[in-house]
Amino acid sequence: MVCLRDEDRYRMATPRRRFLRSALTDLDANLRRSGSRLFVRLGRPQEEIPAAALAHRADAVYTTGVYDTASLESDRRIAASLKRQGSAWVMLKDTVLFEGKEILAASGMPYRVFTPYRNAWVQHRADVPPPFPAVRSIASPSPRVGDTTLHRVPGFGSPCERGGESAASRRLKEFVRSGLDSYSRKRDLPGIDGTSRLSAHLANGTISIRTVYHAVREKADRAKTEERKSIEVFINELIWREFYYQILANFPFVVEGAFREEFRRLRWSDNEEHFAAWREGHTGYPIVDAAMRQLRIEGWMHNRARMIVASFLTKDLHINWQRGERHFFDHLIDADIASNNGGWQWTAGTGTDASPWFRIFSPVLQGERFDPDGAYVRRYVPELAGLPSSVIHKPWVLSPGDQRAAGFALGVEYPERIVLHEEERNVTLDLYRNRRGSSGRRRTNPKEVS
DNA sequence: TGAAATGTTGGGGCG
DNA sequence: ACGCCCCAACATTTC
Repeated sequence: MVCLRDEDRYRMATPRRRFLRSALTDLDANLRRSGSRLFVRLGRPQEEIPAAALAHRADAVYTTGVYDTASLESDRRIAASLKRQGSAWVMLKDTVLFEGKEILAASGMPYRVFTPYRNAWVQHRADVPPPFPAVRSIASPSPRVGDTTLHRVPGFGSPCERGGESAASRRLKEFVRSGLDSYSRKRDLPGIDGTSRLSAHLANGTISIRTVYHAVREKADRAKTEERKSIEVFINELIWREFYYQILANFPFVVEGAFREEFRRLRWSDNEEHFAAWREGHTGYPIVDAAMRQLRIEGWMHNRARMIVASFLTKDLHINWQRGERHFFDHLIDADIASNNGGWQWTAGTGTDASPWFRIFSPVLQGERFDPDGAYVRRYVPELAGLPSSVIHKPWVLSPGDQRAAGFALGVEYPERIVLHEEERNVTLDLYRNRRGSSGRRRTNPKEVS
């Protein structure tokens, strides 16, 4: 049984809808192999799930943990209704390996900084719970009033082959077999397929974090030092995920705004042309445009690219990071409240780090460092494919003659830069420095005083 | 898991 | 041989 809300379904961008649909299609197929099938209900979970449980006389409803306020409230209502009806509500810990209150500082307070959290997390390594056992048998109920089937649900688009539990298992096997060893070397290069590509499966519930963790750990035990390093780096990324879930659980207000109070009143730009150029991938900065086009086309973006475009939106266009967070959430097939919010706050400098608001990525340097041969740009910005690697991240340095020779013209096939990074960088420094507004106390340089 | 500005060092060219 | 300058390379500070 799956319950779908129209508001979610229609807000999702096409790749995300298709990924979800293929996950459900695969689930239906797997159920049918066991003589059962998937039923769908359309509406609000608070009403539909108790109604379905009643109609099917369910002994219990199983779910996995949620940690944002809205979902917690929804689950609380469902659990109350089920209790009245005499059904059990069973929450399985499968969204994370450790929940918010399981790893705390010696003071009893939750961690707010990643590194101490990671150190504590590693101390708990032996207590990571094992994967859940497979379901042994499954009932084959007949439909009740309100039940429908997947193919009768409109607005889903066609399925894509990447989604689903079967694809997730294959992907994990393949990654552990051939991708994991080189993960630390390749994971930061967006032009290379060097990441696990498991995030969408984790976010859509088509693979368990427990399964991923233990598959990877198991390989570490028999790996050479070089490979073990790679596995450590991968597990570190899983711990980032755990960290942001822990932040969400303990500080649920982060979904409403900045973690740090002093950054809640920043004055952001409302330049809609800039926001549209960012969304469509027409900013004139090749690495930014490549990334935003990848998101549109695939519903996925390489993590390094996510940091670059997030820095560009907030630090070069001065647009509220929450608008970017929303855009990502609607488009990403791996949309995940905790990681998405944590990542945006990290880049915007409003999050848990000490004071990184001056962390401003240069789109040119990031491109040259992490896409040195321009493969990523060439793939998603084909109008620049003819440029030599030395200038592909800064096409504006080419003279009009050289542009013609490379088969494009700035301002015609590919846009001029919508802003100048060097200038906007200084604007951002001022914006964040004066974050308390004109009423705030100006900080004086001690050297100037003495 | 920045980047730029500023400071320091050390080697080579040269008078 | 020596000091001076230049500057690349590296380190530190600042935003």
